[in-house]
Amino acid sequence: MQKQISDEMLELVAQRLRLLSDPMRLKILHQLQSGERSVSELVELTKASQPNVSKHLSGLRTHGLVKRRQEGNMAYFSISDPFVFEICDTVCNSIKIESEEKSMLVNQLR
Amino acid sequence: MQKQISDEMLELVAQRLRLLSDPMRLKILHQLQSGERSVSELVELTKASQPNVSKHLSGLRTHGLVKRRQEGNMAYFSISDPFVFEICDTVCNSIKIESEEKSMLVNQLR
DNA sequence: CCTTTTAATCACCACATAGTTATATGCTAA
DNA sequence: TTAGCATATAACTATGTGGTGATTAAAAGG
Repeated sequence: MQKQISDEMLELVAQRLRLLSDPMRLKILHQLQSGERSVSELVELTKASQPNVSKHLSGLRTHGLVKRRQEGNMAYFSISDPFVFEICDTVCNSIKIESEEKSMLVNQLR
Repeated sequence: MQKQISDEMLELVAQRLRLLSDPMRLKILHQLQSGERSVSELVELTKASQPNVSKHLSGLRTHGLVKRRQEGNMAYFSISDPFVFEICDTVCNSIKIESEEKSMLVNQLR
C-alpha cells in the first residue's frame, strides 16, 4: 500500500511543475545555470523581449525558484532552488533513453 | 562552459513537464503508481467525471507516459515511463525541504 | 434483436496565460 | 534638474486547455 497524497500537495507539485513547463522559462533557467545574469543579459541570450523576460522572472521569483539582487541600475537573477536542475536532468534523461530506444528499433528493422 | 540545449529539446522537455503540471493528471498517475487501473476505477478513485478522466488518459497516452490494455469492455491503463516517479519524488522532496526550513525558521523565532 | 455497460469523442464554455505595445519607475550621470 | 539607461508593470490580444453535458462506439448478456 502506498502513501496517499493530499489535494493541497498535488496542487503544490503541479504548480511547481507548471513553472517548468514553458520553453521560454526553461531557456532562462538554463542560462542561469552557469550563474547570475542581469535582465538585459537574459534578453540578449534568449532573444526574447525585455517585458517578456521580466514577466517570466517575476513569476519564477514569486514561487521561489529564482532570487533577485539589485545593483545600481540593474537587477541580477540567480537560481535559488537546486531542484530545478534535478528535474531537468531527469526529464532530459528520459527523453534521451526514449530516443535511443527508438533508434535501436530502427536499427533492428534494417 | 555548459552544454547548450536546442530549442526543439526545450520544447520536448516543456511538453513533458506540462503533462505533469496538472493536479488531476497527477492524481491519476498517483493512483496508477500501485498498478494497472480501469477507467471506471480511476473515475471512482479520483472522483472526477468519466469524460474528464478519459481525456487526461488520452493525453498521457499520446505522449507515452501511460499505456492502454483492452480487455472485453474495459480499458486498463498503466504507467509506461518510470521517469514520472522520479520527477514527482524530486518535486515532493524540494517542497518537503522547503517546508522544513520554514518550520525551523518559525522555531527560531519563538 | 434490444439493452446495458464501459469508454471515447464532440461541442462548447470559462479561464489561464504567453506574448506584445505602451507606459511607468528607479537609478545614474551630466 | 534633465537625459538616458535598465527594469517593471499595465492593458490588451490570442491561444491553449480543463471542465462539462450530450452523443457515439463497441462489447457483453439477455
